[in-house]
Amino acid sequence: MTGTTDIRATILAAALAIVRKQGLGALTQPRVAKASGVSQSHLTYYFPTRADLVRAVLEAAVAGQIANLGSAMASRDSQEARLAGLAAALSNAENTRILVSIVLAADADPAYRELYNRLVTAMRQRAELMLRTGGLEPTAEQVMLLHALGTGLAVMGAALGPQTGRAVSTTVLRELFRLLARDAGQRTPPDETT
Amino acid sequence: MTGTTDIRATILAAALAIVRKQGLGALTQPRVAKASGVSQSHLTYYFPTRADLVRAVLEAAVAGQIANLGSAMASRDSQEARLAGLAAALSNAENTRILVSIVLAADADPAYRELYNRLVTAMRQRAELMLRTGGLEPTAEQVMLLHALGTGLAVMGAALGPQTGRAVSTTVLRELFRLLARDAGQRTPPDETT
DNA sequence: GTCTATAGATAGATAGAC
DNA sequence: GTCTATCTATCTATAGAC
Repeated sequence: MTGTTDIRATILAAALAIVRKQGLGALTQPRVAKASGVSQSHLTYYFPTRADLVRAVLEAAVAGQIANLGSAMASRDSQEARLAGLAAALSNAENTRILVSIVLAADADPAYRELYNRLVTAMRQRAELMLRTGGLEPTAEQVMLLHALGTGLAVMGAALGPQTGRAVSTTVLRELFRLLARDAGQRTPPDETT
Repeated sequence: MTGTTDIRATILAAALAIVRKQGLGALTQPRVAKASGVSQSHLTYYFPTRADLVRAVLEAAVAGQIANLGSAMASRDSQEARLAGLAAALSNAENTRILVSIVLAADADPAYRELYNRLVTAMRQRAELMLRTGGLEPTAEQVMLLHALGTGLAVMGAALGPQTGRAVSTTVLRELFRLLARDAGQRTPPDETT
């Protein structure tokens, strides 16, 4: 586990980059082999079948998404800044390709549902934290709502392109936060300090 | 345009069925040819390249989704019934495969964005109508919010499976409608008539 | 562990007869 | 319009040498 040059990790990184840039459909053995600098048969030495590779890549992808969630939108700043940060993160096409890849895998094979659930759980925790940082005391339903909305905005952003996607995300998220704040009985100051 | 046996339509129907059941990745010329009962080369007579076929299928798919939106959730009934109808529609994996296919196409080739936009526009009109039927006077932002949420719930449903997907959709939609009703200043009676 | 070579399957596309 | 046949490219997987 320690002495090896960790070719396995190199392969996984190359494979992950391919999925992030071109989606799950582009994940083929020849491409990954070339990108990681090993022969194709060597790749199958580490990942005997394509399914093994896909599984390992998506596992790594989920772990990566979860780990990177923290840095994406560091907590303090204004509410408006947090909202913009979230909108920007949701407009990241590469992250969305990972998300969609997992959805495709889970749709084609229910064995991947558990993996998707892992991601959902982490995302919801993140969503809850964000709402709390904004001074709210969200219910479980509201956390699920924000998470589902984020999923939709991310997918839309992939189809609309970053500019339009970001605009839609910002508008929609602002409206949700307004509704949540109003429900909580706490007026959100319209931030007219500029 | 009139005298032909409309093999073209037969081919498109078969191709659409494949996308609905197995996703865009399963849309291959041999499969479509077999399913529609024509030879593969005959298929290419109507659709010279695979790109032509994909384009035609997605165009037809969007037209179909838009046309079927009306029947999916006919307006009157209780608010709770409308909500359940929407949740059920969002949990239809086949519809979601169409949606995801268009997103994948638009992500890979911006030329498909216009097609996606057509779908979004129709869905938003439907969303607005539903909110109005529920007695609300939604703003454009609120319509966008409901649409984006529906997109996210549909995608989640594809990954989670119909049972879980439907449960999540119902819970989340109920919460959004509650927030919207509260914002509008009109209490929604909890429907305790049963 | 790492490679070359290749088998076997499937996909996209074209040629050409009818 | 419709077909058979085929070419080429690409992919998954395996065999076997080093």
